[in-house]
Amino acid sequence: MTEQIARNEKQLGAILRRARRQADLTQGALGSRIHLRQATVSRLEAGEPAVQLSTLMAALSALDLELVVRPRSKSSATEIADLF
Amino acid sequence: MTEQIARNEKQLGAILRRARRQADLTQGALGSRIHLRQATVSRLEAGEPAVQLSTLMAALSALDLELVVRPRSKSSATEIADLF
DNA sequence: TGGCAATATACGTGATCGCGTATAAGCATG
DNA sequence: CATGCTTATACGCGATCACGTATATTGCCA
Repeated sequence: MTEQIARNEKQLGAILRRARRQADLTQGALGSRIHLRQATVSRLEAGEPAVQLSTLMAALSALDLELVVRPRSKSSATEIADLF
Repeated sequence: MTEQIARNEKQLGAILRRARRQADLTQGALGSRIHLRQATVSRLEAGEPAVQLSTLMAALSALDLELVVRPRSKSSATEIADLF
């Protein structure tokens, strides 16, 4: 299961939340590792669209995760449309 | 080669630029698909850390790409350190 | 059920977003 | 070269970031 797909911010947030819990960290603990407030981690995990890229990358880094970009696999409905 | 790893904003930007060119799109063309200005696409591809997550996801979507989050493979040097 | 840790949300602040618009700098191809 | 297309950068603007700090809400387990 160690490979999770994210096509929007919410999915990404959910993945991060799972990973953080698996690492047995609180939002505060993760935040202090990467110099971000607990509140900011909360927003990231909530999937708010306007969080900054640096916030995401820092969290990934602290959780020892990496990002892979690849062509969409099966294209399961809801394309660009559901972004608006 | 259809699977590229990004551990920071710059790598991510570079991947997006390659993908866009491969799709034979200009920044302006991509931007208009996702309702973002050419200048914003430029910042994204430049790897500026403060662009928003929504900008990234929209671009991925328009390029028919998806994001995969997974444990870091080989851990090739430069960890959290190079974020600061 | 009570109490504590964890998470979500709030306020004011300075910085920076993406916007529209515009232009400068880079590049190719003729 | 020169011309046109592409990309980078600039201005002012309203919105929203992450910040520090603080509190409300939630969840869990004794």
